[in-house]
Amino acid sequence: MSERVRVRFAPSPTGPLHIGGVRTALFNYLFAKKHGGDFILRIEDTDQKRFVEGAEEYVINSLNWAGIPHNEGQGVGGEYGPYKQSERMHLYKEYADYLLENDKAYYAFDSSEELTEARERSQKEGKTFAYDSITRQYLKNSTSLSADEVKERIDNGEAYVIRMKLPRNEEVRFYDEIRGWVIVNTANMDDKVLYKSDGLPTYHLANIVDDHLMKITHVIRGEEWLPSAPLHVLLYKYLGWEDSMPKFAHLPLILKPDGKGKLSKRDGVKGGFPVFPLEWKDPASGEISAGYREDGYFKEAFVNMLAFLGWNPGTEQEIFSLDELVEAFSLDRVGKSGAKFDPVKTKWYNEQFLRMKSNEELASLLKPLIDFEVEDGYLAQVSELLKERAVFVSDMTEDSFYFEAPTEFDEKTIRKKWKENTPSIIEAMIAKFEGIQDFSSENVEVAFKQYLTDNELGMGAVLPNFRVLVTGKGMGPSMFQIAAILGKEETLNRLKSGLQKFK
RNA sequence: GGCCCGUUCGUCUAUCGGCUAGGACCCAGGAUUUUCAUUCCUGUAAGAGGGGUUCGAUUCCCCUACGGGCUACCA
Repeated sequence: MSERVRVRFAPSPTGPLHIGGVRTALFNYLFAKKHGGDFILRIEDTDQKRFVEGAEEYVINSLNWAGIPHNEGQGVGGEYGPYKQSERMHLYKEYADYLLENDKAYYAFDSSEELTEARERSQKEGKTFAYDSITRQYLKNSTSLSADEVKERIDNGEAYVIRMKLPRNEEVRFYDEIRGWVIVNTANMDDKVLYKSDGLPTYHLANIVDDHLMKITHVIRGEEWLPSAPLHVLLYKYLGWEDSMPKFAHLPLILKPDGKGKLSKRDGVKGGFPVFPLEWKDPASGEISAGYREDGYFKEAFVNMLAFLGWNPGTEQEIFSLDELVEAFSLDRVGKSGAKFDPVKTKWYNEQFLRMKSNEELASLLKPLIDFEVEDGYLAQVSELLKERAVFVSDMTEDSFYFEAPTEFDEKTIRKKWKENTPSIIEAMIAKFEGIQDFSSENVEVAFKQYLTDNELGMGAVLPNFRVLVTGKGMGPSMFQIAAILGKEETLNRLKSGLQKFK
């Protein structure tokens, strides 16, 4: 019997979650659902200096909006709580002590200033400073100091950190579900701080302890964590949890659309696209960052787009519902290389989803955006006409002629098409339309074309004028459909009053 | 600088040793349309470079180049 899949998304509340984070959450969600497992949200707030008000709520709201809610964790509870590290602080110390007792960790008394100084000194010599198996011999810690002195310093209340004690030269290897075997030698790693002098654990310790306690089976996170994965593997080993160590999968990064580097907030303002799922107002500066939701993107399009950043189904299908993504998802179809973000393709996804919506649904989305009182049925008809030419629902509000008679008329059309005999043609047209009982687009079209052939007129001479009188525009959807939607009375009224203007 | 990861059309990607290198976005052209859009068709465009291994390498190995990540008492 295989154990139940449990994955977690563990952001740190240091600001709004950006789309890279949402993608990580999405892949965790898809993986969990695919295997009938749990998707847990844990808040990693061990660094109180970087805490940002509202960030935690933002994460939860984002997941909910995207339709990928966690079924356990912060905000929803569960058996393994609490799910916020600041509320779990009492848990971590015993593991640090265990490491200390087993000679896998040690106390260090060096101040940040001393370490900074050491780094600068090394840099001048063209070397990189690392607190490791060699340098710790010369620094102030429990491996270099006598037991008495260590005890004295601690008893005196001197500030200290607890560092992990790495072996001098040992190969650490682990299998990454996406990248295969990754091998690093401890000679290239350093003695990471496990416990800070403020008495709080660092990410490294808290993360491993929590993943273990919460019975996490797969750690799916961004590639930026790959370098510290060996350290985590070692921690599992030293804590005696090797057998239940989760599997690792490091996702490729989302890169800037142009140029190089990780996608950042700046790229969004520069390229005119959101990098956050939801609009975010920075509590300190008051600065507002655009969000996909507020910019009019459908969550389905947003999720579909994110899924295809670094993953693909191996088929030619590109449009997926969330359920289909769950069904199709697998870690071995996740790519290894970073993906440049493409805001143009994101719009394309939105366009696709907009077209799949029913006229009724579009009507209900359109309703709050317009200033006119109209019936839902009427809006649905308008939606039918506009959905093929819109990317966002808001694009459908641009033409107001569906709701009120035009007050301005396209000059170019008037100039080029309005001829001496036009008024008489339109008048005859009106008369022809008066006779239509059922003012359907088909009937209007038949009547219109009938009139043209009877009078040996071409479409191009009459239709643009028909259009401009009724809509004010020089181009747009089928005039027969527009006329049918507006109805006989409104169409004729517009024709008549338009005629007065240009007679 | 050191360590790690990566490298197929401009972009996202398919290919798990047999390729005339496929799809999508974008762009261009054509057809349809009163017009715009849609739709349909067509086109442009790729395996970083060099060595191996092999009957055969985009696919496997090595080197170089390039890109990225990490290098905090941040996550």
